[in-house]
Amino acid sequence: MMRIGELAGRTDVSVRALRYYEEQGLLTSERSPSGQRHYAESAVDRVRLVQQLYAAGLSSKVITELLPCVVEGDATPELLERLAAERDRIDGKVAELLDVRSRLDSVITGATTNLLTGRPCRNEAAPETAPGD
Amino acid sequence: MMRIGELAGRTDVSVRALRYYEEQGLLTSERSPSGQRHYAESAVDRVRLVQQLYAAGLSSKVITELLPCVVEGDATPELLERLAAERDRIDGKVAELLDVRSRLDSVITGATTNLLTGRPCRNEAAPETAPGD
DNA sequence: CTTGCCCCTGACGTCAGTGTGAGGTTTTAG
DNA sequence: CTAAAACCTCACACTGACGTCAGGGGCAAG
Repeated sequence: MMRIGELAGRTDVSVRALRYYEEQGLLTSERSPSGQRHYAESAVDRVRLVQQLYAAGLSSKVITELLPCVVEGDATPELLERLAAERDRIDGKVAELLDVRSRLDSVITGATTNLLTGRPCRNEAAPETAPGD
Repeated sequence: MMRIGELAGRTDVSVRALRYYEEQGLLTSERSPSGQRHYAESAVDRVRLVQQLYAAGLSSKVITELLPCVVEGDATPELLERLAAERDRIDGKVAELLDVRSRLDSVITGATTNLLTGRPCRNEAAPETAPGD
């Protein structure tokens, strides 16, 4: 049974954040008689899962609703729809990210080529007859 | 030369957001003598680009720094590093998203199977001898 | 000239996730 | 036993990307 500081250290999540997760119902703890939080090993995974869901853009409210069934591996048809919706949202996000990624990448490739071919940064001496603007 | 309302309509971005973008240096406008903003056609693309970068998790500050070179297709070596760093960050994010996605997906598949095989939601009558907890 | 719609500039509100400090208790190390 | 470190509960502060309201102008139509 670890205390909150250890859990924080292991998960790289601040103590404050852990308490916040509990407040939001995303994480539970047993309390010692004196009121200190104690966590089982499984809490480490739980926190990581929560972080992942956060990173995926789910709000704490949505996570609260979906977490039980993600953990239990069980769901009502209603929850299934929500899960599927989130999955689709994530798919969309991935596509968007890949799009930007390729855009950035082509800029990088282009600019690198410019640098390698000895052309310095154009914005230093560009005349006003820029064709693209 | 369209005004801000039209640009908002075309880009599906609120008028407020457009003014905010300008405030952040992400979008420029010419002003009529009376102070009203006027935009060229190119502003539509610009706004879309900004939206994409926002969606990719870049802050307005970072976008401000990178936008010129993304638009001009040119960059200093320093900026190139930043671009590459952002690209890598995006790659990481994509990986993370795919990870969560697969996790959700397996939950969905599993729960669907449960439903199809007639097993109702376990949380209704689960005894305390749950093996996974 | 007035009605109506779009525009302007502040400036405060919101929401999430967390930082931070006050003021107090508990646990641990020596 | 005592001091330090870790913990507790409020509770206010902050950032970002806007929403929203207040109070005031610009401009075409009737």
